[in-house]
Amino acid sequence: MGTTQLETVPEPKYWHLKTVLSEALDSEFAVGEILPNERELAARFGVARATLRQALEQLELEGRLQRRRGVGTTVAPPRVGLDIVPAPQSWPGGPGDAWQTEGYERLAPPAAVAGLLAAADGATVHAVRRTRYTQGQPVATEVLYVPAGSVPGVPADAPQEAPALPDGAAAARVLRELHRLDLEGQDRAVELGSARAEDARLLDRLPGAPVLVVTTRYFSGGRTAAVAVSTYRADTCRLTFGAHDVLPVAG
Amino acid sequence: MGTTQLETVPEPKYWHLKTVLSEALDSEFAVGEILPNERELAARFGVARATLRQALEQLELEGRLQRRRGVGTTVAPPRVGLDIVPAPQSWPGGPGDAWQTEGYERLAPPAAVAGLLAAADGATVHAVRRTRYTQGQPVATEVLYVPAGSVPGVPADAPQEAPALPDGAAAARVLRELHRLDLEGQDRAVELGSARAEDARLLDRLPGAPVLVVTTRYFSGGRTAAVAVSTYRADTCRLTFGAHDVLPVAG
DNA sequence: TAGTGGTCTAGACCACGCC
DNA sequence: GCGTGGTCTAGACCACTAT
Repeated sequence: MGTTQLETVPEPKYWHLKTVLSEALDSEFAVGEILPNERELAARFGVARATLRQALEQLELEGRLQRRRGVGTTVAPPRVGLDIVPAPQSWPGGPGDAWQTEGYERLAPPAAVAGLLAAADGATVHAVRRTRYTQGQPVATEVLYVPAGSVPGVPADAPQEAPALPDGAAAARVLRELHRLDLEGQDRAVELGSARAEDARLLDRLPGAPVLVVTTRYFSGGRTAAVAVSTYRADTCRLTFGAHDVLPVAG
Repeated sequence: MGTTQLETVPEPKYWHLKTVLSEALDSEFAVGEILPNERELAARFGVARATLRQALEQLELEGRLQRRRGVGTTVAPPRVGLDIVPAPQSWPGGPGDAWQTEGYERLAPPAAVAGLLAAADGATVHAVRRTRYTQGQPVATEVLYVPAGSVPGVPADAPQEAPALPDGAAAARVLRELHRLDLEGQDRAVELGSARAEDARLLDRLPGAPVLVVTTRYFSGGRTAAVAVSTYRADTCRLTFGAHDVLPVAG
């Protein structure tokens, strides 16, 4: 029963370090506090800096630490819970939507999205870029892909001489036209990804930072009328589905 | 407009490597194929092994590669989509449930779970361990925490002399008693974590491997009647919510 | 300019799976 | 035993932030 046996298989140093640091964070540090720098910590624990960094990386992945180049390593606040389902069935940009429109483009969607939209190769779609903020900090970016066929009311690829609409207006128009459609259902998938350069910049992270990618399909008229790909910071966010809000998250 | 400018800021080598490898995976390798070993690849690209490994780590995180000590690095199949919501509202172990019961224990829940259950410090709960398999492979492990008060029909902490039920029977009994309760609602949260030693072993991964942690709260009688903490392999899994199954995932 | 975390190197040895 | 990926070291230099 008692698991107090001696280590039969020695655990890696970085794993042990992580445990020790984790306990220290619980007992000796306050949220926002700056830890000693990496060289100092490595020396204090008698390990190489690379080994220490392996432990810090894990803790950052778990949302316990935040590291910023040129500044230092700080103790992270608990992850924020972000509701992914504002209303049972609703188009993006509807009531209760936490997103802010930030850009518009017309482009050929990435292959994975093209597959979901059953779009022809090379066909372009409306792409609305949005960002989600919490407490003034950007926590997620999103690209909403809408095939031209879903929103015939929006000027399509105008012949080059007619520059259609300014971007802000085009984005608003796409969302407005979407809301006219009958939303028959939607679909979500969550997976782990790493931030592409642009997303990383918007989220104030380095490229490759771990992110939770939420792919939402919106169905209307028997087809996929739109696809949203949302990229959440994995270190600081907890995604909630149908939060019931009975109890505060303690412990 | 055109973003074809020269690199003003050179990207890190490992980032570039990752891109190159990613493209090679798309075009030159089949799923399951074994890549050249790390020393060979590092030499081929003219970088240190550690740098190459940084690139491989990213690709593994994204589910593109699978690395196994003593074996090699293989090209991973696309992630499997696992439905998290078998039925709109249902207790664990109900119809359509993909989990297999594997163990039972009576224990004091971890602090975070105790908070969700509003359990007194030191109070023990029923803990049912379950595993989810797909194509014969374990993809997730779960611990279902049920306070004794939620299932009065299950023998509680018997005085030491009466060893209550064998584990398998106890687990089944907990689930059966749960199903008698009126399920008033449920709640889910998804976040990134790293596999604890035991979960890692069950999932055939190394400790610290990235996992998606799904926390489900089950409400009954105005309180949280049970909490399930499910740990999915982040490298191989895509979690789906209310899959609509209109289109195959192409591209 | 000083100090931080981020990248990179060239080694070494270890734990594991397979033959 | 041999080859694989996993861990670890002791350095170096770079990019960024704050002062």
